[in-house]
Amino acid sequence: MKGINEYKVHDRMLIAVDCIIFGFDGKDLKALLIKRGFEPGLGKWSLMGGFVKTEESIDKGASRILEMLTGLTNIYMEQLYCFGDVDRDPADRVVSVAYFALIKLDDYKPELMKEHNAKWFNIRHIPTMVFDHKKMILMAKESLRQKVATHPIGFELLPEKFTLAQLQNLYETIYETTFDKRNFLRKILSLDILKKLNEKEKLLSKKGSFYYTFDHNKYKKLQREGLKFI
Amino acid sequence: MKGINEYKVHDRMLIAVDCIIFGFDGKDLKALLIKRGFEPGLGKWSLMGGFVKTEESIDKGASRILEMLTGLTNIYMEQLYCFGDVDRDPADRVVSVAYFALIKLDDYKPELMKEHNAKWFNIRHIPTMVFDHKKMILMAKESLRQKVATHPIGFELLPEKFTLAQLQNLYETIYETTFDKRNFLRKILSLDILKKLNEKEKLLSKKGSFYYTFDHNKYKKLQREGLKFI
DNA sequence: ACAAAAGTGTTCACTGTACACCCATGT
DNA sequence: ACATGGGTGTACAGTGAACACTTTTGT
Repeated sequence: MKGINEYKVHDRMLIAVDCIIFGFDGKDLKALLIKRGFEPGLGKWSLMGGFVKTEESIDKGASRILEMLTGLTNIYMEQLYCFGDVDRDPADRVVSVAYFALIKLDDYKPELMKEHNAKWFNIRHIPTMVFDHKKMILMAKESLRQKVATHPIGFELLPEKFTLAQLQNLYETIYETTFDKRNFLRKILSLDILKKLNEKEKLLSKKGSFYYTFDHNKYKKLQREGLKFI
Repeated sequence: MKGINEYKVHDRMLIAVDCIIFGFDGKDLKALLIKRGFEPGLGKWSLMGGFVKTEESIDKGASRILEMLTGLTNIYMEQLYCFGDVDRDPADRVVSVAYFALIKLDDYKPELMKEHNAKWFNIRHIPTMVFDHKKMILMAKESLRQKVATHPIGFELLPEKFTLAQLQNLYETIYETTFDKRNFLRKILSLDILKKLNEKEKLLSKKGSFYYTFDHNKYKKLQREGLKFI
């Protein structure tokens, strides 16, 4: 029978993490891409990524890389898929575990954008990308749709205070469709996770629209249990 | 700017594949486990697994390992999740990509069962397992539920010809619930993927119940598009 | 004749969807 | 006064869920 040294004869590979970072500017769903600064693929658009270290878990690696590149911690992040084709990176055998993250777009500072050659791209107009990164983005987009239909994670993309119109806009953008205002409102309110604030946003209309925020406790409960959202 | 040698300084790890193999015996949903033949974890129950080679994709590795251990090819198989905790395998840093597979239980031969020290376990009574394999099984079970609700993959677990009672049994087992016979039938038939055969299974009842099979074309279409099944 | 599983329809509640007008306010 | 986006209710159709009796046939 094989012993512990059995492990020694097997191949070792590089493990990378690539992050699909979604943001929402009130109108469009966007992904944060960087211009790759080294070969292979120098100068091409790329997801933010990096290699996992032996002494850290992949989840931890993903958080580290996200923080390193965005300065953000405590971000909603979820493993998407493990991409393991042999030639996905021409330079070496690299297995990449893709994660998608949802951030409040305003949290990402212009300084960091410059420093990393980063740019927000409308999710509907993603440029040519290095390796299989475009495939990752498409899969992430689909996965986001699925997840958002059953879990109240959409709020991760919105500022703390938001109007109902912004919320509806977000969902319409994610699903590339439109919803009836009244039906959408009824559905959202029936979840009982929104709190109406005594404060109005007055930029877009004369009348002003109330800000809402969400109830963290109920929100977490729903996040665990799932629901039928859309 | 970093060059291609940038890759060289990063850590390399072992990549394993572990397979959660589901089967259905007409009454219970089962998982195929093996008794581990080497350290670490010698003698403990384990998923079927193995290491991925540099010259094969992870998907290919999963197929290879499944075939090696079961003799089966052309199996429905899907990537579940990538498990990357540092200490999940005490012997070395091993990243494991878990896949779940659905097989027709009768296809798995008794000879192979012996050869690999394999045994079918009721999914509701999984024994203590090596490493994080139990977590994998639980996740796979949940994932199967999700998938089966929106894709017609349940048939992968049934023989070519099956009765409506068997089909309903399968779904009841997966969801650990019961369905009303008439409502279930109506739903299934409305999908329009079943073909009624002119043949009865006569073992369970005097009257006998018709065998059904499924329409491969419509089935594939639904598999791609998804549906609301349960 | 009877036991045992197969097969078959209808009713009701609920959920989702379609749809249009008044309100508040800044200019 | 009017233009702009904000806010609100109702009616109808479709879907999902509950529910029980007849049929077939081997023993």
